[in-house]
Amino acid sequence: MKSNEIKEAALKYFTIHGYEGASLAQIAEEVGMKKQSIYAHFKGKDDLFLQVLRDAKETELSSKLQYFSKVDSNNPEKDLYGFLHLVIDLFQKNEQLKFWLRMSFFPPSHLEKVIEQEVIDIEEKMQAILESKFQDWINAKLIIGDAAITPTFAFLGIVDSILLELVYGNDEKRLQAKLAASWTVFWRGISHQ
Amino acid sequence: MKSNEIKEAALKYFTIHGYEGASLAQIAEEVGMKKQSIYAHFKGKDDLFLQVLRDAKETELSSKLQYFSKVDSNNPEKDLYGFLHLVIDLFQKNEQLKFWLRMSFFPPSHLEKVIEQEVIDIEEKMQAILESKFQDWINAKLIIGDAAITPTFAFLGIVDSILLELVYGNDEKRLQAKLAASWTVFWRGISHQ
DNA sequence: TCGGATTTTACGAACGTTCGTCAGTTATAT
DNA sequence: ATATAACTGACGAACGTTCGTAAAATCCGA
Repeated sequence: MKSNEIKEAALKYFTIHGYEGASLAQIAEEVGMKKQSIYAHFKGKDDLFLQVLRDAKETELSSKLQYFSKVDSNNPEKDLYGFLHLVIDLFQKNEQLKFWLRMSFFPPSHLEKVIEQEVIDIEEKMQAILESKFQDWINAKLIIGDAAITPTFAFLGIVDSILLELVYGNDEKRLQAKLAASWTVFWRGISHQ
Repeated sequence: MKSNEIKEAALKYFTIHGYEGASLAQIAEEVGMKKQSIYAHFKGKDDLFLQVLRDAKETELSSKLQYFSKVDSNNPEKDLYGFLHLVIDLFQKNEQLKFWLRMSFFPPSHLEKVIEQEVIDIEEKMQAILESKFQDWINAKLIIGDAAITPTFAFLGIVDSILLELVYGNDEKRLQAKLAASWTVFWRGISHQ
């Protein structure tokens, strides 16, 4: 399907150059066609962009949800640390998460509202599932008896910081070091000693 | 000075729309002039951008260095938590940090190398000063006896996650909650209990 | 299975606009 | 009078988009 090739190329250039910096001519050339031909598959630049955005959102959301659904979870240390590695894997093996990250934080301003809605949607779902997991672990006395929201937010913060390191992404050593450090301190901060 | 007005407007639009999305016409209009007049003050778009970038870098670096220089530091809890608030203040009361953040992570690609150099410069300086502070606190047994790099990276991670929350920035309540949560867990993770 | 009709895809040409930039000229201020 | 600053005008290039058209693929009744 040619539409998918176009979306792949679009994903690549939107990620590298942002919405305004990516041109349809560039995207079309990557697929081996002229920019006018894109209009046989998409209504315009916005339409192409939003389709790429929704694909990326779905990939991210389903990957994360799937991880937590197949984890049977009497081992928070393994589950949480594994999740961090999942995020790193997702980021490194497919462009979509990087694209998603860039657009969540610096959306093209004329699409700000639409994008914000999608971002909030993912965010709430992830927060809800994490909070419920933490509540279970707290009840089982596997971690410290905070309000569940505390480890949830702290953990989401670590995910964010890892993502930023990935975006910045020139130094695998540094990434591993930051991950190890954040995890060490975090785990010590929520577990019984 | 008109140059400064131009830089202020440029900062604003570069921050909102990115390098490619911000136009000289827009910037000039904000100052009440025609875009050609900008060339009486700057060599071109790149020159304007780089001057704004270096101003932003200097503001950020000097603010942070100044904070740690005037802290006499036998109270890591106060110093570190205060630093997080400094970052939040800096971010909220002046555009430069938001601009800096956007450009560190998603630079215009033809200026990627130049910008990366500036980013690394700041990063190394902050890491060095933090690491030395943490070493002092470890030696004074005010915090756990990790390798100093561990709390350093963990703390830098918290700074990053707070910055992301600020960029996303629609919800002051949520920001405060994330800050409180990250701080609680972090402090418990590096202090003796 | 065939052949004509219909839809899908790609293209050249061109549209109007905006982009950053440069040259030459006028106004302002020292 | 000299220098600085802002202007008008124009440049080539790129932008997203539209149109008409030609090829390619798909469909469908005979």
